[in-house]
Amino acid sequence: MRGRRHRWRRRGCSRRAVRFLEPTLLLLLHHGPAHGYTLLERLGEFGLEGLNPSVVYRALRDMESQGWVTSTWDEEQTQGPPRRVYRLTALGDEVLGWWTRDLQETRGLIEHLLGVYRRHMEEGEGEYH
Amino acid sequence: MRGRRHRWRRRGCSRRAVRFLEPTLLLLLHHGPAHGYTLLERLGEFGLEGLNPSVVYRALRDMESQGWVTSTWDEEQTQGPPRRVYRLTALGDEVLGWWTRDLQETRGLIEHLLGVYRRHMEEGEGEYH
DNA sequence: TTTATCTATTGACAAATTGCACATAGTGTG
DNA sequence: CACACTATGTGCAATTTGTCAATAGATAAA
Repeated sequence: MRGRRHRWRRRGCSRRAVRFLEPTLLLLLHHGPAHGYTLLERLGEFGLEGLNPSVVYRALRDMESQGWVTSTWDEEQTQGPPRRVYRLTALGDEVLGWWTRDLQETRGLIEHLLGVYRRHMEEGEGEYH
Repeated sequence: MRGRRHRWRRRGCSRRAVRFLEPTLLLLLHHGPAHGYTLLERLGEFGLEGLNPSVVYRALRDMESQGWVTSTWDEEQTQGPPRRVYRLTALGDEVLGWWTRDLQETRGLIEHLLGVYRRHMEEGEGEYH
């Protein structure tokens, strides 16, 4: 039992974050092509701030190896090294569709859980109220 | 890139399931004490059917080591080996409260994601529509 | 009375995921 | 040149998850 759990709130970002990383990246790219760094910054709008950059870049590379996105080196010079531009593929668009259905299901599960909890509280059921 | 992803739908239950295992178990115990095996069976009501028993028992033991639940051997004889009865502790009750707040946040994130997606579709924004 | 079957729980190990620290690299600033 | 900032990538340790098999009692079938 060497320290399982009780650390998952301290180490890095919340576990929830990583779960939503992929669909969020797909959604951002659904809006239009973007650089990895830009995506990284925009994650905050979706409650995924503070993720370690490697996690995000790795996710992008993985998504590319799945054929959900493609990347090319950006031609334009900026203040820094060359950047990759990521672009959603038709497959990636499909995957995003699948993800939205999955998220709707997940939302349903959460509703159900919260609903049961609320009912416990209202009806004074069980032992802890 | 040795097989990262593209397998997470095939291996075992969905990744989502495990994420919700802990709060669901707490919620079930919030209703009243129960045996591990019973909990295992009731998980289906929360969309967590098909989980490997070891995963569930392990979660219970972990939760016990955190002090969220306690367990005792059931005195009554049944058709089988002795069973543990799990019982929510006051701490576990608090944790459940924390979890419900976390789930509400998560629900918010999902709403936001789905909302942005819907808007993309309606406004014909971006490239894939 | 051996064998199988169902209920329950646990242990050990393999496989996958995640976090972190650091490496690389170009550009601008003092 | 030293330093800071933008950008991306690598490697490995730590953690989590999945699977398989072991144990074990009771009961039914052969």
